[in-house]
Amino acid sequence: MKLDSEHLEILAMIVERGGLTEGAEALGKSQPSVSRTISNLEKRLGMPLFELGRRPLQPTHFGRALAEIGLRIHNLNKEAQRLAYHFSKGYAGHIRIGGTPIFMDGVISHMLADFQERADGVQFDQSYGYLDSLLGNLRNKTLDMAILPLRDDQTPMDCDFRPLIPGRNVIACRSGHPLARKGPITLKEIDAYSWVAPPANSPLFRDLKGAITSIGSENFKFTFSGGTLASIQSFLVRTDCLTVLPYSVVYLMKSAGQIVSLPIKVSHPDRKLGILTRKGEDLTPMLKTFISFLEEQCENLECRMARETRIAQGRP
Amino acid sequence: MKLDSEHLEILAMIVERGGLTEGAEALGKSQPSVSRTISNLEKRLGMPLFELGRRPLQPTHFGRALAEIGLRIHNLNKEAQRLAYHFSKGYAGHIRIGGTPIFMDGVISHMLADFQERADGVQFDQSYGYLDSLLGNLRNKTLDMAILPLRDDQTPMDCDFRPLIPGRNVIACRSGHPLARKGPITLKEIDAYSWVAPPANSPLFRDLKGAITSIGSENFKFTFSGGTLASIQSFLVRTDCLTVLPYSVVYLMKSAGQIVSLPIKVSHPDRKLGILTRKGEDLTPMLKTFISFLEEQCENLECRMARETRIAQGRP
DNA sequence: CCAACTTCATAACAAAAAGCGATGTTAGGG
DNA sequence: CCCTAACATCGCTTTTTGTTATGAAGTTGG
Repeated sequence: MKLDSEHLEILAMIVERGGLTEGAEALGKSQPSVSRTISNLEKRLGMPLFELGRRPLQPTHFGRALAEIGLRIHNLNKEAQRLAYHFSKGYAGHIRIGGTPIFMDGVISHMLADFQERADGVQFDQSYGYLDSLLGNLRNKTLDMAILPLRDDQTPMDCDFRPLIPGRNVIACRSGHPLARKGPITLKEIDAYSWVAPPANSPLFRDLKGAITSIGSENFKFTFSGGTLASIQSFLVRTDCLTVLPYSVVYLMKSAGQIVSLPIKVSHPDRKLGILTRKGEDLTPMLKTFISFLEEQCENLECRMARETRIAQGRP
Repeated sequence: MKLDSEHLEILAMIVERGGLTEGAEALGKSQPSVSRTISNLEKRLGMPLFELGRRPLQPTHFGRALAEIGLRIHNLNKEAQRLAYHFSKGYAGHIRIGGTPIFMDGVISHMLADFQERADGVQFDQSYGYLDSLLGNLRNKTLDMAILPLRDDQTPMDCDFRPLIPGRNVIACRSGHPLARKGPITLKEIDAYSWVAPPANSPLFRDLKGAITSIGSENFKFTFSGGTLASIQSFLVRTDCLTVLPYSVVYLMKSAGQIVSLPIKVSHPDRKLGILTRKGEDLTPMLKTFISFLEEQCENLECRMARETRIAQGRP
């Protein structure tokens, strides 16, 4: 015999409040309404839920036992309400985010951590990939958003692109590196060192090649390639190798004091790091708040980087 | 915004069964019914619960999260159904039982333990008392049943009395007692020992006096009185005192091998041990099954006692 | 790529449930 | 004994739920 969960909740409220009238009040219903509900429930169960002939309605043992279950149901219902509220306000939700490895590891992961503190109901599914795979996953809806470098004219028709940070690259090395303490650096000095490269199919790898040629060097000795940011960093601090990384990544790594950027101008790719989402689909509230959080954080980061640059160039 | 718990249950079933149609089937409802329910729920929440444009209806993360809560509600609802079923069938319930101490300790407590195995959802509140207090507690509904010795004509108007066992008393002593190994016992021999008595306000105490005078003795030396069955028993096994106890109590104590009854006829009170309940009130199913269990057990006990008596008298 | 099939959404209507105010009934308290 | 608070009942309206019939959209297998 199926019981209506709502009836059990009503029973629970009556028992908890110690009376039918108070219970009805707490439920926002009229007294006759809950009276009949209880009456019907008793009829259906074939057993009294309340002692009859007692004015401050007193539950039977059976009624009390059912009311306990009803209370638990009521609490779960309230939990569901909270959940719905959090989801609707963007305090909770699920985000499947994919992006290019270096930038995800070097910049976005920090922001994920910060965002977690603000919206503790969020759950991230992170994955890595380059344009093609990210776009594919966006389209087949296994990804909610992608973070990658993109030229404005590269934006696919069915997607929206929100730029976060310009794609400015720098040459990076360990902080004790012989080149790090010098002022101007000559091409010949740089040619003396070999390079650490990201995976060969990454855009950053093409950037690396462009950057090296842009400063006139043609030395392409790769001592190490194919690693993630963590292994690149570990390798750099233990050798005198150089590498090319987004300035934002190096900037955030600087605080650890192991990696620095060299004061050499290199060619910048005409791409911007940004967020790619499916077009014409209303984002979940969670996704909206997260995206605006990222935009805010990146703007802040860019501001700090600009100040740092001015200082380095002697222009306070 | 209040959610309907039943809607959450429906959502849970759809997610669990992997489709709206199967979910509707499992719920015993038509497919359009649950379809509209979900549709309304989504409208109310302002967020989709299922990915649109997917034929085997696939829940969103939000839908899945709500469904989990719905499933827990559904399980609680089923638990409530089980509870109601158990109560209605007498497999579960609460029994407030009061009775005269010696009989409760010596006979009923054994049966409570046995009953517990048969109906594991039962919960006993046991208390002690004599006629007046038991009757009072029955009337003000702090007691569901009382167990006590009563004359048929003593039954109060507003109560029902169900006899369980005739009130037959015997003289009891420790098994190694000098009188225990003899055949016929003379009055003079009995007079040599002093007595252990139950509380002075108990009916058993009056029985004791009656029994002693019935065998002609006028020796009323009370070495010990006022204790419960446990202390009477402890006292008896360590002394040569005698006492008067209901035969049923002694019979059940015999199996431990420390207490025996003496083969002397004593006067029997014209009362029967039985169950007193409020009249004109339909007993809970639990109480009904328990009472019939007690009746069955006592009949069985009486039968065993009768056989024992025949054997003791040499009539197999 | 096109049937054929499944699966879900919608419409229209009937039935049940839940809501309410007015009012009757009863237990508890001076 | 009467009064009051608490609950039950009645009559009515509104809302919800359920059903069948039917249409639309996604899936599948060739």
